Amino acid sequence: MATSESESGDIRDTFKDFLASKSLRVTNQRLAIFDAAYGHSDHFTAEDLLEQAREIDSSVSRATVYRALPILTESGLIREVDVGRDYKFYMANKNATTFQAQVICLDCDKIFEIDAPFMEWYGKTVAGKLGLQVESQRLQVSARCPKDAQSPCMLKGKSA
Amino acid sequence: MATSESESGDIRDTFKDFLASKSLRVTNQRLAIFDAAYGHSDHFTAEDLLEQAREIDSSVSRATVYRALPILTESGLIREVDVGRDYKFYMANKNATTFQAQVICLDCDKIFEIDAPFMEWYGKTVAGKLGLQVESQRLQVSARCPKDAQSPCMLKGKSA
DNA sequence: CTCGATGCAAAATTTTTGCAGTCCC
DNA sequence: GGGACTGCAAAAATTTTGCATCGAG
Repeated sequence: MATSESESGDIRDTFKDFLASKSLRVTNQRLAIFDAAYGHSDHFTAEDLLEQAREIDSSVSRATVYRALPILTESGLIREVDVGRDYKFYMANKNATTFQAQVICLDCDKIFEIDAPFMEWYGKTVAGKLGLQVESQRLQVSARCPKDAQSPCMLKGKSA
Repeated sequence: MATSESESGDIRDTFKDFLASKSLRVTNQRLAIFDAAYGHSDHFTAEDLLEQAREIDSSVSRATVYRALPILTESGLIREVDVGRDYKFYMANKNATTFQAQVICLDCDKIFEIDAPFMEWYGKTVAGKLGLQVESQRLQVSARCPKDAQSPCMLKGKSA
């Protein structure tokens, strides 16, 4: 149904395989939600996802989106990004190789993902000292555009 | 009303001074909420705070707690700790000198604050590279107790 | 055919807000 | 005494859940 089947076809198969491996059923709604998630190149909310999934399959309900999100997260195909707002953000895990930190601009209200590969090392170091096993890490920097700058938030996917 | 007036009396005055400086009124409810916050040595939720504040002044309402929390946070006397659960945690800022990271144990469901002074340097460095002004930072590590350890979560206020 | 999955709507949960009365300054 | 503050309860807003029905395997 999508414009280009081949673009994300193999990743879609990965999702199907994951569902099969967990004895979960491959339904049209789950595929629509998956396609909607991978149609986004940025962060999105559960409500965003519902809206986009409904454009693919109008029968998708809010409950199904909320029930699909943990599955997609557990599969590693999407990532949960909680920056402390009322609602959570999600994003497709298209090229997730290194640890990502979030820079949240309080002026632009946007969230930028930046590579922070050193965090991997840091997490292991701290974990080793405390005798704990790291499960996950979050590094978030809230910042403001310089008021005198001509173009706010000129940062993109830069690495730190 | 408290057991030891002298223990936190001076900090209480700091709170009163802050209220005065902002042209906010010093009410019994606000003082009760403040005392309740500083009676805790650990993290607490808004609901916890309401309960404890009511033991000091039974007239304190939930709405007033929620209205006081931003004031206390802005004053720097308490700190907001959002670890991605439904509700937020807070804690009295008794000895806040360096940056604090949170280690959340997924087994014990507890939150530990550890000093992470290097983060201050890191934040400034990244901010400088991107031309942004850092407002605040969050570093959170989710971890698990080693299953074969005899006593889980033996970490305390250790420094990293 | 069987049981997991879905949609709908109501519930749950945390936080916010409108309003009339209260009390600090 | 005036206006900020408060309590109460209803409202908001996001996420969860119960139940009858639907459909994947």
